Amino acid sequence: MVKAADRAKNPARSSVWLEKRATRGGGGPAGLDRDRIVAASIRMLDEEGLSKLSMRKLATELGVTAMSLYWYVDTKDDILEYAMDSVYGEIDLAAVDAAADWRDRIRLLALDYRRMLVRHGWMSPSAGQYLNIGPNAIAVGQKIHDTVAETGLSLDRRPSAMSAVFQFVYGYGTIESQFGRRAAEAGMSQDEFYVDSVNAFRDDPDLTEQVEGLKEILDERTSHDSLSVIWDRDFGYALDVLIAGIEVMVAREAEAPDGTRK
Amino acid sequence: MVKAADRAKNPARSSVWLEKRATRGGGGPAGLDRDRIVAASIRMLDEEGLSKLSMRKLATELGVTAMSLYWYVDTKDDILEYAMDSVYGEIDLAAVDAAADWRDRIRLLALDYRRMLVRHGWMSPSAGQYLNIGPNAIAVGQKIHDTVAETGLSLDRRPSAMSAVFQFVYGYGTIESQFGRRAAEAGMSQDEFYVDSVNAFRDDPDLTEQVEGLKEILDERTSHDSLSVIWDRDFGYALDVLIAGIEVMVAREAEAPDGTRK
DNA sequence: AGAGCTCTTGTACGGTGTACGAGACCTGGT
DNA sequence: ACCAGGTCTCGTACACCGTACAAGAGCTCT
Repeated sequence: MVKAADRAKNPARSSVWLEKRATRGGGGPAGLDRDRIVAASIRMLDEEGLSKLSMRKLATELGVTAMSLYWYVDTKDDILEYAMDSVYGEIDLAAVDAAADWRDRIRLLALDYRRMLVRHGWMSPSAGQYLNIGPNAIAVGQKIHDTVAETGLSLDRRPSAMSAVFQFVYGYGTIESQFGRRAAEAGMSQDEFYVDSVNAFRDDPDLTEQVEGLKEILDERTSHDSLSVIWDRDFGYALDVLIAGIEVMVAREAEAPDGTRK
Repeated sequence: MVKAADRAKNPARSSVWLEKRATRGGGGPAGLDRDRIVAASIRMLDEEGLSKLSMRKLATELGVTAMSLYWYVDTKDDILEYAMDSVYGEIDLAAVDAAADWRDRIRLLALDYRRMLVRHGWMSPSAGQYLNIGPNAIAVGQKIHDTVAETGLSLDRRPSAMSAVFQFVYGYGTIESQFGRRAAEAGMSQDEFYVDSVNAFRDDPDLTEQVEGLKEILDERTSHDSLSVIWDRDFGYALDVLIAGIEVMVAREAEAPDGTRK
């Protein structure tokens, strides 16, 4: 077991997944174990949000004192890393295998990834902060990697294609989920919250002056469909763009193979 | 002026930019003003990172007590919002206007945006959390919007094209900057840190077993070029994919205009 | 001189993560 | 039966955080 203070001294090894550690078993008086701790954290994170999770509250939820948790875990960050990897397990890799070709596979992966980010609003901020090399996260990465390989793109182009697609999904899911979180905090539906925000904008002379023209677009967008429809549609369109782009790059490589490419 | 407790009661209005507030002037004994506070925060954030910035430390840096800051600002979050918008100002919009066509404009905007995220590692986590509707952020948004309009893409496709490009940049910049931050914390160069991480991977039998094949790719990638070259190249390739994708969508719309599109 | 505004400070409250040491419980060896 | 040693839980304490509140300092205007 590694104390938090020691962990900080060697940040290169600062992921739970890079420490060889014994899983400490849960036969104790309180019936605690790491799985129960992680499951409870996920529940609380989903309900209350990242900033509201504290060791003391989590412990209370489990009928235990804060310091008991430290028997199973070195730091609070560890709990978050475990929780994140557990959530990565929600991505249905079997369904991806069943898809017809790489285009559908990318769409499925992207959609599932996005859903995961939106369902668990604390994931986006956390995912940017930790290494994400737990077993489930790696399985997802591997699947993404294999899928991109199927496109026929040359080896040195694959990482950028992966980036283009999945960093987009990360960014999109982040915005979408933060928007949902804000709406929820304000006690409104997303549509109400959107209208409210646009109005706040319109009431501010400095802002409306600067973005003249933008307001009409905002209005137009929600006049026909609800926000959730728009989120889905925009996401689908963006994936169209990305897939079309990959196809073009593959075709260009076929025309001018290896090195002869300008 | 709005107390933090009151602000929390109405989260829909929870951005500095949506409060009409007087800028309180800095003729006081300590020579403080909001610009000085924001500038100092940015300096400290760049040097020490988001988690290390506290009101007490910031105040000490300015030769003042923590509570003095609250004369100019309602909450710590306000400072972050101001700092973020100030940093958005680093994106050189004039240079974008000088570019030849929308392709170059997108490239320039994307590159500048990415550079900003990497230079200020605290931006990514913060940007996901606040509304980002300060004057500079809005000017950038407007420019992005205008640029996408130039592509000729139909109105309802534009938001998704904007998303595809700039959410990708956000995600990419986030990863790149977090990687840099971790390397710096470990006291290594990025290349050293990368080799070190890959080795940590290789030493872990569970991981290497699972991602068999991945290791070779990782090795191959850094055997020729340094990481910073790879970051640049992958980013450029990904933009190629995105721009090619947009071109395809524009062409498809030209073939099968309005509504006749399946 | 005194009123009033602008700005700064000291003190205090309720929270946080977690280090440390004392104890409770169970198990196996004698 | 006893006790040593591991496994697990807890109480206390420390340093730090954001910030509410009220008292005061300094300046300007009447």
